[in-house]
Amino acid sequence: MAKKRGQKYDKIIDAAVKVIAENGYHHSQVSKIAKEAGVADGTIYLYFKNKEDILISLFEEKMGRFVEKIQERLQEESSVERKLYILIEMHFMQLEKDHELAIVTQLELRQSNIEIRQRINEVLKGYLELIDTVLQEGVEDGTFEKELNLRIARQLIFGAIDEIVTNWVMKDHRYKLVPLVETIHPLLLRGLAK
Amino acid sequence: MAKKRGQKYDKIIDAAVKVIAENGYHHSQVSKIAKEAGVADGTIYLYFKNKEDILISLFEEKMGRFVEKIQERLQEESSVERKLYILIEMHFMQLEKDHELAIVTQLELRQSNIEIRQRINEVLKGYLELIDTVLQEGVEDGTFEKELNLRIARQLIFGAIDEIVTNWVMKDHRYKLVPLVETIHPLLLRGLAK
Amino acid sequence: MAKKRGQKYDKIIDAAVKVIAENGYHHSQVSKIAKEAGVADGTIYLYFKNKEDILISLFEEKMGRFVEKIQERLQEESSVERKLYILIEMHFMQLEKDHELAIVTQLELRQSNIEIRQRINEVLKGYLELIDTVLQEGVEDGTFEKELNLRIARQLIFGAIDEIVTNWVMKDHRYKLVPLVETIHPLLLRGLAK
Amino acid sequence: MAKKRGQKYDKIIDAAVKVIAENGYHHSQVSKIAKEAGVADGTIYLYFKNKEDILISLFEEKMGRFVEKIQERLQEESSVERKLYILIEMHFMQLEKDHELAIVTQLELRQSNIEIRQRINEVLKGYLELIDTVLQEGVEDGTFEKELNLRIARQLIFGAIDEIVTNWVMKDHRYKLVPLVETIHPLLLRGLAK
DNA sequence: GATGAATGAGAGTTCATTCAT
DNA sequence: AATGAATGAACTCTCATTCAT
Repeated sequence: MAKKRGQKYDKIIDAAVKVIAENGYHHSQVSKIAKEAGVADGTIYLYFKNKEDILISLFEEKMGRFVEKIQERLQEESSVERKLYILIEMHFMQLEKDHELAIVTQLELRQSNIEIRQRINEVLKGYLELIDTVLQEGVEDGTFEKELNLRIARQLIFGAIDEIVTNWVMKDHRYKLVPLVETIHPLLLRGLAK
Repeated sequence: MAKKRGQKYDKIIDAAVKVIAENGYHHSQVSKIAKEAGVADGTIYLYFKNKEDILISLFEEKMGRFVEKIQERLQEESSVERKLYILIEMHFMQLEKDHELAIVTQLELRQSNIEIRQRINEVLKGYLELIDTVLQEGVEDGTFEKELNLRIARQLIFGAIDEIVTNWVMKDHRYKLVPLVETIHPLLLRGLAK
Repeated sequence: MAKKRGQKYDKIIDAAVKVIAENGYHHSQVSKIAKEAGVADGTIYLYFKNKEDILISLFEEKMGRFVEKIQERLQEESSVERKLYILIEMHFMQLEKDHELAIVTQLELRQSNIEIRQRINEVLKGYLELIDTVLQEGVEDGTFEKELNLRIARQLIFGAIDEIVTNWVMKDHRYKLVPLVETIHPLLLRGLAK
Repeated sequence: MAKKRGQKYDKIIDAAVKVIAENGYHHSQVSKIAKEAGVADGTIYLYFKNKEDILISLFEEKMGRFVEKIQERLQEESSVERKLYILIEMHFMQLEKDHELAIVTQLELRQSNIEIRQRINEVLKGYLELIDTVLQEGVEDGTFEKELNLRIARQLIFGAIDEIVTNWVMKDHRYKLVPLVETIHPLLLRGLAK
């Protein structure tokens, strides 16, 4: 049971994203996901322990790669200002290129119960640590204040980015997300004041 | 039916906050709320159209007053910098003085389905407009950039504050929230960069 | 929940006996029992904790009265030999007058899982103690051997009576059960040997 | 298909006994039996028509030999009294030397549905006929009453022995079973009365 | 107004059996 | 002969809402 990876494993994950994006979290029955994946209901349980496990795996798979990619890309940059820029840009890019995934992560998965959300937070930790690394580097090289409160700054950045993406999703992706990096990056960097 | 106000109306709202804070959104059945409020299950439906209506009304009642209070207080201040400070401080204060309400608004109510959350967003609009007013004033008096993107700036501020509160709730209110205004306010105002 | 007694409580118990007797233990869904009782599926759960609870309550109700009745009747007799006769006769009578109940207790309920059967054994203890009382009395007044092994004698009597009833049920009640008391009573009393 | 005998055939039967004894009837899935037998799930169906067939075959194999052995042994005895003694003693011995089999035949297999139990009864007929033979012989040689009701006497004997074994199994084989023959044999022979 | 007993739709999961390899 | 991945039917229980009293 639960052989992670495999053709069907991926099929089921992708079906789950599609079904949840289209029907909403609470109307996404296992049988609907199975049908979309082109497998029998029971087959789901050869690859996942239960329904929760699908959702958590979905997040781990998709967001795990998400964090990895950003991390790799950040290493190519040297200045902290650019790193922050790239971090935001890639965050926006990844979600803009997969509207269904954006709906699932920004809206639907947040309706799940607390256990699932705690597991999701575990995955997010990797992302938050990425932010921390950038901040720390900025403090060390003098780009940021020596007394910068890392935890609060991290929450500020994540909260702002996340809110912007959520608004974009709730407005049905009616505008381009990536260009907003030009607006939010200087705001985070220099603040609101002139 | 649904006569807003009345002794029982308030009792039910308060019972809902308590029950949801203690049991979590998904374990807060109507019957549990009725029991906590000291009324019969059926009585709930004399004051609320359905369960959704309780949650939305709860948010409207509690956050409506929340916004009003901030608004009143803001008028006493003249500088835009101070207004932003007060806005954050009062936001933190209101939630810190009612832990149960904080749990409900930051964690539990977000598990509700999209329809409810859209209604909740309606209520939040009042708050967001408050932010907008401050921002606009800042642009006009030259405190903020002339080209400041209002919408993005508003999302930045709200996202940051909200994320900080949510983290505080998820850490079981183990530290003081209000003092964080001293950290977040300058960050929002001046940005991360030196 | 689980208010023992009440018009519907009895209706559901009786419906369960009928449905199980007619369809067999494994084809007696809660919905079938509810339909037979003329109530909604959910109503079952106002009176019983779960399906198991129906079966256990069924046994307790029916067999509880069964034991009580025999006990009362035994007090009217003075000789131990008569008491044994009456015990068997009433056992046979009670089951012969309710064929459906006989099917349920002799065949269907024995297919239930071990937890239920252990609860059933608890109820049976009352009956076995009744046998013990008669045996003890017989030992004391000299009707039975002074060295009579009570436990084994009790198992002998119960096993024999139970097997005879089960055979009668499996033969579709095609013959009269009560008259068999004339055959089994002397066998138990005097043994097989001349 | 279903070629009775063969190395794997026996392996599967033995695995079934072990798995059922350890996990209980309702937790003994075909896949568990296959695993214990060291074969693939599908292989089971090369030797048995379906799951029912395993259980019935199990009973036939084990109890078939059981009856044969008793029959052979009985021919060595001449007196009817001794034959009855040997019958009970061997019944107890066979089950006492294989605790797992005893659990399966006395407790677990009785949870199967009526069709299986009727097939089991078919197998038991051979045993009951053995009892009948002894009884008949006893009637003919004057050891037992001329008017002895064979059917009832047979049920009495079988019911008593079976109940004693079942009690022994349910008490986790905490006492010796075979010595009880000394107690039950005279009771059956001479009855309870002095 | 207030009650609370009754309703009934809805979904996750197991497992005996099959069949392509 | 042997495998084991895949199948899909089947059922208990919860809980928002109603309505007779």
